[in-house]
Amino acid sequence: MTPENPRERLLEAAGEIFAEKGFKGATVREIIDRAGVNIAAVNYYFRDKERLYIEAVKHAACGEPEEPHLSWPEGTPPAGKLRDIIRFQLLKFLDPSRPAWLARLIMRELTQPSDACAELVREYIEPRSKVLLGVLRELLPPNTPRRKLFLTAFSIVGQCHFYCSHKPIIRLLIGEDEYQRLDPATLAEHITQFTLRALGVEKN
Amino acid sequence: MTPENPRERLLEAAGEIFAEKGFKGATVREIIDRAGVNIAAVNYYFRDKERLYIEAVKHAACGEPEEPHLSWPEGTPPAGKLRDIIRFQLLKFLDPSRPAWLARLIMRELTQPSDACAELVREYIEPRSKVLLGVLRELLPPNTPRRKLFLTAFSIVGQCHFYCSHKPIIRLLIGEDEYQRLDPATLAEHITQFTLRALGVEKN
DNA sequence: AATCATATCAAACAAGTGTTTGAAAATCAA
DNA sequence: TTGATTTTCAAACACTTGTTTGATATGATT
Repeated sequence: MTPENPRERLLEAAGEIFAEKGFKGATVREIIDRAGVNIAAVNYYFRDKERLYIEAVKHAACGEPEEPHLSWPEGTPPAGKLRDIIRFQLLKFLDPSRPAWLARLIMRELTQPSDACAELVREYIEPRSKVLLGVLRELLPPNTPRRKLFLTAFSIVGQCHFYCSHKPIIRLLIGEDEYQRLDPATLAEHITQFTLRALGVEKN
Repeated sequence: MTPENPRERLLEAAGEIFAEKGFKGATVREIIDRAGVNIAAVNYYFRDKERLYIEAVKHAACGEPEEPHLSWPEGTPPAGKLRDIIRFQLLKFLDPSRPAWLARLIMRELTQPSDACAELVREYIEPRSKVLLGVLRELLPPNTPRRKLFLTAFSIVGQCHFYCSHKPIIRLLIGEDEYQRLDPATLAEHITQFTLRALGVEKN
């Protein structure tokens, strides 16, 4: 299960702990403890704590499952593409079968960027952003101004990310029981319908 | 401008620095330096760093301007109330005339809650949540299930909070120039129209 | 003026931090 | 095997952290 390679063991452990406690809150001793390696390995495989953090973020982003919808079949209705995008985003945040710290680490970097952010945006955010904007161009009337496209995209992504970034508050507000009943599929359907109606696109 | 009271000076300085760097990232020496007080004042007026943090968060929440729409005139159309709520939320996050660290500190507490969170939810979030849910009850058909009300509220608040929590990413994505042109009024109008159409409420 | 509680201060403390060291062990190539 | 290179390790280092101390100043009360 856990990799033998001490470098990768460090990346995994660092990802978990950085996600949980942030850069300052995490200590290298706790990380090397979980990874089961000597403390000097941090400076051997990475230069210092900061480099370890950056590499851990990139490792987490790479470890993300590939989008299954970078290429839809020709003729796929754009509303269906939008549904796929929304569903996939929510799955990343809420799928209980995948480690929660992956999404958490990336979300942390999005809300309080460090030096790792520039790379993350270029390699991770930009491409996904382009896909969404392309679908919106199909859904909205031609010649829709660039600004309008972005505002719409933010409305969609804002709805999705809310369930990750504000997870603890949601728990407190609706109660633990109700929270457990929030499955990704239901949420995706709600957000999709909400958005399609907002865009004036009839159900498909 | 700045209060004479060392206790309040500490609260202000702590709020700014905690908002910027988080609990672990902020050091008491930097805080007392900005406040211009002796380091022992932290333990004199508050017990320790953690208490200072909690009090700073509460102080920031109290310093928030009172909602001007806790009571609308009788007969106000619910769509107008919704517009007021959305506009006010965005103003809190984006109004350049008010210190940015207030919203930032609260947002930080919402996305990575500490011990200060429970109180914040009770005194700050819950009441505003109830107002929004009440308006949604007016807008949506009677007997709309509780869960549907919450999901709708999350869709609205998610859109608004996105501009605060993901501010740095938005800057990177659309460019600094375009970001400067995102004024709160325009955003509020976009989100309001988006939401009203999603709810199937005709313009008013 | 004398007394007392309150407030401020510089200095030090103990614990924890990231980082480095230099030697030992393991691995590989000749 | 021999020698060279890579990897691992315990120990220590230099520094920052939050916190406490004990003395001094301030201000009100008797």
